[in-house]
Amino acid sequence: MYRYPVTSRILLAIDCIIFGFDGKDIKLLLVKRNLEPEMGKWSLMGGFLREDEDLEVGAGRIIFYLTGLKNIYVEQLETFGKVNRDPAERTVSVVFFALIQIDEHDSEAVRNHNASWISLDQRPELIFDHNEMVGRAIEHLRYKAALHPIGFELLPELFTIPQLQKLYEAIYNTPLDRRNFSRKLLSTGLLIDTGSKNSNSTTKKATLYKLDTIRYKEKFHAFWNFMPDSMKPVKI
Amino acid sequence: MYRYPVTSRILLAIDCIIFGFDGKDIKLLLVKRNLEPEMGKWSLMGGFLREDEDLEVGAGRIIFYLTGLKNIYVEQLETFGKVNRDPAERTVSVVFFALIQIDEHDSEAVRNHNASWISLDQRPELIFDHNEMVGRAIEHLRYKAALHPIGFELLPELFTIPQLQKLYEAIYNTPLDRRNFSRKLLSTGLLIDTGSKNSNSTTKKATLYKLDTIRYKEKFHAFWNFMPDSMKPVKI
DNA sequence: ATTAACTTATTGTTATTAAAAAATAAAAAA
DNA sequence: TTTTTTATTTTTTAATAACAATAAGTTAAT
Repeated sequence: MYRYPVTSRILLAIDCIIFGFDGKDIKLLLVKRNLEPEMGKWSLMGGFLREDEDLEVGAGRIIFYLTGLKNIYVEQLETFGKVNRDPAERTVSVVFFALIQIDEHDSEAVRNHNASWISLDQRPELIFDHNEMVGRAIEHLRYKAALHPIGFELLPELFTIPQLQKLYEAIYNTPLDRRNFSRKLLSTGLLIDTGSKNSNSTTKKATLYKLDTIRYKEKFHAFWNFMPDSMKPVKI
Repeated sequence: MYRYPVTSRILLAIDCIIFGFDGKDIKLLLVKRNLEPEMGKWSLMGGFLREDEDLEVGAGRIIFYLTGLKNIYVEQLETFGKVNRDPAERTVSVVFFALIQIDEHDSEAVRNHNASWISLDQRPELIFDHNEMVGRAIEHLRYKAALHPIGFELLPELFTIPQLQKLYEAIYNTPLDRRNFSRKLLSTGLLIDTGSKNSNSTTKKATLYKLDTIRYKEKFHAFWNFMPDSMKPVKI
């Protein structure tokens, strides 16, 4: 077998940005790093790519290891490769972006890894270039959520329209008109009324909906234009 | 200095997808590969990341080497890392996406590298997963051009509105209404009328415009909604 | 038991913006 | 003068955003 006559082979890391939503705030799953350098400091969950695994498989492995979850929404975000981004040695990191339903993850696994859900606006300083990675991920979340019905990935299987509205208000950090919001949402045909109502409420109980998964798959890649133009993020 | 106790360090490649526009078709700059394996077959222009260079610097080096151009529009597209994507050895490739003004590149450098401009619909089979990379790049070009005023990067400094329309028609492979097109375009305030006219024309000469680079930079990251919804790409 | 406070839900109205397409005219060359 | 391309204005239609109005479900306070 031919092998390239190049001397420099590089360490390849995978870092995962895991977003969740607790009904009020967008949260980030962060860990206290358990290896040198920078041991004990906050960082994204990461690991090294194994010789026998594809990139997405590596990302899935890391996310499963931390949350106990499989088959969640994951996409590749960007690869970070500045020469000195890792002081230990040259490491190029492929960053993945995941959305999970915060109530469904395995909280024991999370605790075992010294991980915590932290609100976006309260996130601590992270190691290396992880702050920059998170910044890009927030931009990407806003960008994508304006065009594709990505928000459902962050909600439980049964959800109400006011819940979904609060999620979008958290993503864009801005209030939305509830009347236009629900009209626009219902007109997509993506929601199925389950008949039941949200029980834990001290006022009128909201209708619980679930996703029409077939139409969701059909419509996902179509441009959606869900957010009004004025709400669209200014930076990508 | 600490070094990670991980055994597998991996060869990191950079591949560049270079788009151009000849006034009629979107073209791709492809090379005949001059190293094993797959020597003599068509491929994207690529190379290996050097130990002392950032990813974007590596991409810039490769593009300059091939075209003689600097300071062109480049962005990172995606990283491809399937275990067996390169039969010689495990290689992860960071793919970059570049737009150049086809008439400004150094054609001698291009010829020296056995490179050719090839229309999208006439492109040959490429090595490895380069076909998949090009597919993603075309999707990305459509996606991005619908939202950001990216098209100018493919045109010469002075251009006419009909030229720009032909470019968008080539990107989306669909006819556009010239009346709505020019109205929408002029309303962006991105164009400066240079007063002069396109000389090489056998009918009415079109007005030559140039970019208002200050406004271009301001507006670039804003959502643009340039293409009508019906024209927007169906896949990302 | 009634009311107040709050939330959910739906409908309708108005103003604005965008898309589709008709109409017109001017420039240039054959 | 015919043909082709460029350029602009206008009309019609449709979609979207902003916001008014109304009603109904639920709990807690009176």
